[in-house]
Parts: sequence; structure tokens; C-alpha cells
Amino acid sequence: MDDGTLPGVGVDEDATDRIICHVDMDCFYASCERLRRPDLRGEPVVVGMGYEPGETVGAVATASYEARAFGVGSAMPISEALDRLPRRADAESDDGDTPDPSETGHYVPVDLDFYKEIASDVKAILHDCAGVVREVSVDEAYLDVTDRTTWAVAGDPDDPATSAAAGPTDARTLAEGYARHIKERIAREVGVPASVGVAPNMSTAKVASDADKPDGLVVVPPGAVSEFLAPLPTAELHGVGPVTEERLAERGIETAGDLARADPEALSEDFGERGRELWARARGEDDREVTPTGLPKSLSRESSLSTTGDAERKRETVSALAADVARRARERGCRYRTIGIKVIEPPYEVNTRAKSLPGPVDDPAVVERVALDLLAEFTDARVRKLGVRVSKLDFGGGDQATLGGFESEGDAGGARTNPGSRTATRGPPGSTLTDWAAGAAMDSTDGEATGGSNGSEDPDARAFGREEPEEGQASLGEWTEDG
DNA sequence: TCTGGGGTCCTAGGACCC
DNA sequence: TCTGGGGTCCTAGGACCC
Repeated sequence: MDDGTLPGVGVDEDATDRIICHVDMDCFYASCERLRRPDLRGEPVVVGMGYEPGETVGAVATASYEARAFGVGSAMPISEALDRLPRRADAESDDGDTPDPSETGHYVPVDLDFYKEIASDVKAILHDCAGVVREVSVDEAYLDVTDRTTWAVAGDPDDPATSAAAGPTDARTLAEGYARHIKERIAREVGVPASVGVAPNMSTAKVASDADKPDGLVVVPPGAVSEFLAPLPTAELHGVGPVTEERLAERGIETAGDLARADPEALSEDFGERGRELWARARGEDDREVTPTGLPKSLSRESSLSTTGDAERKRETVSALAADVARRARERGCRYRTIGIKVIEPPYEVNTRAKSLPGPVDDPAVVERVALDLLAEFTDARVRKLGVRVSKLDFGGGDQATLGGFESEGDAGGARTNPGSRTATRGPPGSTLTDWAAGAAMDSTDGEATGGSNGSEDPDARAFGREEPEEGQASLGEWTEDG
């Protein structure tokens, strides 16, 4: 049953073996910039935000491999990136001690819309190459290509020339040829490089695509999974971050092989359900199906400030973020039932607060009022970052059984641009949910400002009437019952 | 009256990913 | 590396219901 460490002997070698590809675009933002700026090819390129004049906070989104050679990496503060790799423009305009141009790089601001356009060209190829595609992010996707190719060995398995990309086994499979075909189509038709991992399951395919970046192709046939994973540091497993890596190391677990041999019961005790899952992944066991990308679960916006305690500045920021989130939700035709904020206090203390409404709404005014109400708790706090989020999203779809039937005209196209006052799907005649929610939040804000009787109580109860409905809210019960 | 277990929803926080 | 922005999933406790 468990002889899977032998090359060529399958851990799960029956005919049901799947063939999963993980396609991961290499430094995608930088590759996109090079498409429209050929002069950036072969040069160090850093795509980031916040380094332009007047901006002080920012980070690297993507660094080309040439830039990485200078120590510039993703998520690095832009100031540090500039220390390691001075800006080419600076080098040319500076007549003082000009850095050697060969030790400078190009800094380009993020243009997500453009990258999404390029990504859609790539995704079109992926959908052409597989029946099921799960798009994980703008630059990454899983494909189930089981019905397009096989694990059968092609060519002469004894010929080392055929094994260049075959990973830990010598045999070159038809699956490898198919993956190469995908990769080459992307390069030829779109002009950006990708790394591809092929394995019998998602988690191994993911690790494989990372194993030989950039422009890599790593194929791990069914019988070779354990052998491939075993020597890798635990951090290379998907789902093991710095915290888990450290905690595993404390237990003497340094590699995927160590993890695979560990006691799953003990892992389960220490790490909960995740422990067992990581154990299985380290053993190359992962039976998750590749499912198409679903609808988003939440929408959010956040923004960094130079640390401030200014209450008005915080409120202005939250209002702007709320407006933007609400606009995006409306653009996507989704309503939301929960509105939340994120407040980050120095040094980096993350606070989240959220409030659920009795039913889904689409109303920028409600987002703003609820967000500001939640922010009231932090009126005196010094903050370095603020965020607004909506969740419990409702994309309409099946939930069109409205009581009022007011969506009969004008909304057929699906894009929900109707004003908030028309968006409640439940509620007593003559009133709407959004009216109620807005009123409740507003009442509470007033109460706070005037030192009203509720001023010192639980803000949750205050804002959303979990307790006694006040005057004018007597119908709350009707709404919550079926919510 | 007390006790119990199961289920669901809500909120807050944490880890992780790109 | 003292930290940008947009997400996902999991956990845990409390409320509430049956």
C-alpha cells in the first residue's frame, strides 16, 4: 500500500490517476510591462507602488529576475529596493556620484488593468487547453487535463536527451509534451513566460511549478510524487508560511519528508485540522478536484497612511474606501450583508470589526455609515492603515424571489445599477432594509456624539439593535426571522 | 428545575497566498 | 524586510435554538 517511495511504483497508480497542471506566470507584472516596452527586456524591472514623488509608503509588487539578482524581492518596502537597486532615471539625471547604469533598474508603477488584459489572453489559451480551469489569481491557474493527455511514456525512456524536463523520473510522458505545448502557446501567442508543474494532484503540481522558475517545466508522474517532495524544505509546501515553518522546525520537522513521516495524530493536536492536511500534502496526497473559479467571497479596499491620530482624517479615509468598495460591488452586480473595517495600529496590530445586516443591500450610504460607526471605537487610536470590506456577498442569481417584485423592469441585463433604496429584497411594505440600516447606524453615531444614554454600551448592540428595537424599528424582528 | 448535546450564526483574529 | 493591497480559509467563543 505504501511502497510509493520507489520510483515508478505508484502511490496511487491505478487508472484513475489525474493529470493536473499548475501554470504560474513568471514575474507577470514585469513581463507585461516588457510587452509594451521592449526596452525593458533583459533589464532589471521593479513594478511597485508608492515610490513616486510625494509618496512614502509602498512596496514591490513584482521584481524581474534581473532585479532579484540585486536582492530586490516581492513585498519589499520600496525604500529598501531603491537602496539595493538604484533607479535608472536617477542615475541619468544625477550628475554627482552617478551609479553605474549596469547596477540600476527600471521602476514602473502598477497598472493592474493592463495586466488583466494580458491575463485574459493567457486564460483564453488555458481554457482552450483544458476542460476545467481554476483561476487562482491574475497570474496563476490549475488545469485538469486528464482527458486531454495521459501519463503514458513517450519516446525512448533510456534516452537521456528526452528527460530534460521530466523531473525525478527518467521517462518522458505524453503529459509532459502536453504541458510543453501549453507553455509554448502562451509564449508564442501572448509573449510572456510561464512555469508549469504537472502532477497527479493540485498541491504537488503547485510545488512542481515553483521548482524550476522561471520558464520551468517540472513533471512529477504518479509514482514519483513522494520522492520529489521528500527533500524539499517545508516552506516550499503550499500552506506553510513563516509561522508554521518555525513551529514545525521546533518539532524537528525541516523537510516535506520529515513531515510525511511525522505522526499525524500529534500534528493534528498541535495544528488542528490543518496539521493533518499538511501531513497529507507532504505525502503527496490531495484529492481535491479542480473546480472552476467561483464568485468572490468578499470585496475590500485598504490604504496606508503615515501614522495619524487625526479623527477627521481617519473618517475621511474610511469614507473614501467605503465609497470605492460600494462602487465595485455595484459594478459587479453584488449585494452584501456584512460590512467591516480593518484598523492597523502601530507597530502592526490588526483590528477588525464587522457588522451584519438583516439582509443583503447595495447601498454606498449604508457602507459608509456602518464603516464610520465601527470606526468610532478607534476615534482616539493612532493608525497606520485603514480598510473597508464587504462580505456575505449575494450575486442575485437564485435569490430573485423578491417580495416587492420591483426588479421587473430595467434590470434584465443583470448589472445592478439601481439606487440603494430599491435594493432591499425583504421587508415590510413602505420601508426598506437600507432605510433601516442607515437609520440605525446614524442614530448610534448621533448617540455617541451627544453623549446619549447608549454611549458607553456595547457598540454592536448600539449600532444594530440586537436588543430592544427602538421607535421606528419595530419591524426588525420580521426581517431577522427569515434572514 | 436542571442538564445535555447538536446545530447555526456571528464576530474577531490569525495564517497564508499572490 | 518592520510591512502594500486584495483576497482565502480556519478557529474559537458566545448567542441562540431545539
